[in-house]
Amino acid sequence: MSVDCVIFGFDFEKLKVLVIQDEPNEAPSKARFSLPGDLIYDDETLDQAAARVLKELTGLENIFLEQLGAFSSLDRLSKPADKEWLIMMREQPEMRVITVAYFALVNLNAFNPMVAKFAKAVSWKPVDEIDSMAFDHFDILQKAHQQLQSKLKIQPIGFNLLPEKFTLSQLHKLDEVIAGKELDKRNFRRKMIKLKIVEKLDEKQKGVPHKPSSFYHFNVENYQKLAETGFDNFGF
Amino acid sequence: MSVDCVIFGFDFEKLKVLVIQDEPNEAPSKARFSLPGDLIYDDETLDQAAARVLKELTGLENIFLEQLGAFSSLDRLSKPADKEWLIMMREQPEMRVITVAYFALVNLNAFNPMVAKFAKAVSWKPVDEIDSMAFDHFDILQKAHQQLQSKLKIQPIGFNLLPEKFTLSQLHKLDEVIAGKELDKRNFRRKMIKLKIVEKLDEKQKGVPHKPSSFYHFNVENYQKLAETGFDNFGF
DNA sequence: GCAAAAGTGTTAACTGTACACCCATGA
DNA sequence: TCATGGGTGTACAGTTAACACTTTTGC
Repeated sequence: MSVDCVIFGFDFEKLKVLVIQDEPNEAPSKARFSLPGDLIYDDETLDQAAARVLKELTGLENIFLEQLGAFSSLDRLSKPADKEWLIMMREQPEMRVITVAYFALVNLNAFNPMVAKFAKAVSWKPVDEIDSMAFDHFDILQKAHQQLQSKLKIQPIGFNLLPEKFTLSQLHKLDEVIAGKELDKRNFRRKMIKLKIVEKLDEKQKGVPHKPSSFYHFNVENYQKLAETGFDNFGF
Repeated sequence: MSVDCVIFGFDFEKLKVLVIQDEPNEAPSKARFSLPGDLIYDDETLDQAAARVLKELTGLENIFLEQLGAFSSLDRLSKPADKEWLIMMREQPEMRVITVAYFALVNLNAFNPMVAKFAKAVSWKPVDEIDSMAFDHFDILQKAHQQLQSKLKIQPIGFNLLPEKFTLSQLHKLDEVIAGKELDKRNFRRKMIKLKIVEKLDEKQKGVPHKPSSFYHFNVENYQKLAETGFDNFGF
């Protein structure tokens, strides 16, 4: 039994995910990527195990972290590279493994991933540039991506991916990237402001070669209120 | 590792769930109820294990069956009755168990539950009359109930709980029971008909002491089409 | 002054919601 | 003829969606 974490981040351009390159010395073209994860200890819950993996890797705690579901692939030995890795790393390489996947949303500007106990190269990869991963991790990533998309239609969870202060353009761009389509700028702003989940700060961008944007922050109180009633009027 | 199934049914009055009474000879007031489940075999996926439990218990296949998530309670020995049961039934009573829960929607009029290998009393109980269960099964039931409610806001999955032919009043009642609130009759009918997910049949109720209702059936084709676009205009 | 992104209003179409009465049947 | 649940239309309010120009800044 293991947990794997799909950790999403946003660099104001693309949606990214934290991946581990199993053999850091390989050429990147031949590299084999997997999701960070670990076996579950006997004395911890699944949520605790996922939070532990997240903390060991990023140093972050109290982050948006939600269970995605359990995955049971019966063909862990079907890819030669997977088989090799299992023989190297595990006492019982053929043993059946069921993994419980979590997905996390973090502000990727706030920290540098730590290699820590993983002894592997950790990096942010754009989600749309990944087309295969170790074991069933690609399936898990796709499911996590879908979940993120459909969740965003119901709840404005995007702010978990942004710094405390952000501009409406950044939020707008983020929602477009996740939704995978253009969203009308004026309608988007109107909606966020009407729902009162963002509040304007007395601070503007500096040093930008265009009209500086105001910074905003999330109003957690109003957000909670809306969360209770189910965000009936949210969605694009 | 085990799977547990929350099997919902609808008797045109209340939402019910299939439960197992662990000691059939106990007085019902002292009875201890649990969700049907089983350990997972080495050569099957989680989905297969859940489908097997459902089939063994009900004889039904190709039923709406969806994973709810993995649950890991650390305190399986905290209720005395649970402890007793584990000592009787399991070789390693103290062993950590993680369970993957599924929820299923069935037409409860279409079959009689089989006791089969469970050797326990199986029965339908109204969801709103259950306030405790064995292990963490009450938590699982509540989560399943929530999931059903929030899913119904997005997708008209209700028909899985009805016979092939049904009246719009039955569908209306079902959605009210799941949503837990009244839904305007005219608006409800309009919506279902406009979405074209139901089709009127040339058949009416007989022998009822009031104006007989037309039977309808689901149009699976239109339903699929809507499912692809995400049921943007569904919801109460 | 020019390039680049910020910021702002209006209109038309549609969707949601509230509401009350007649109809067909069995007893 | 009465009790029961089936079945229908309309009007108002709110929401969505489409669309283009002015503003502020650094260079």
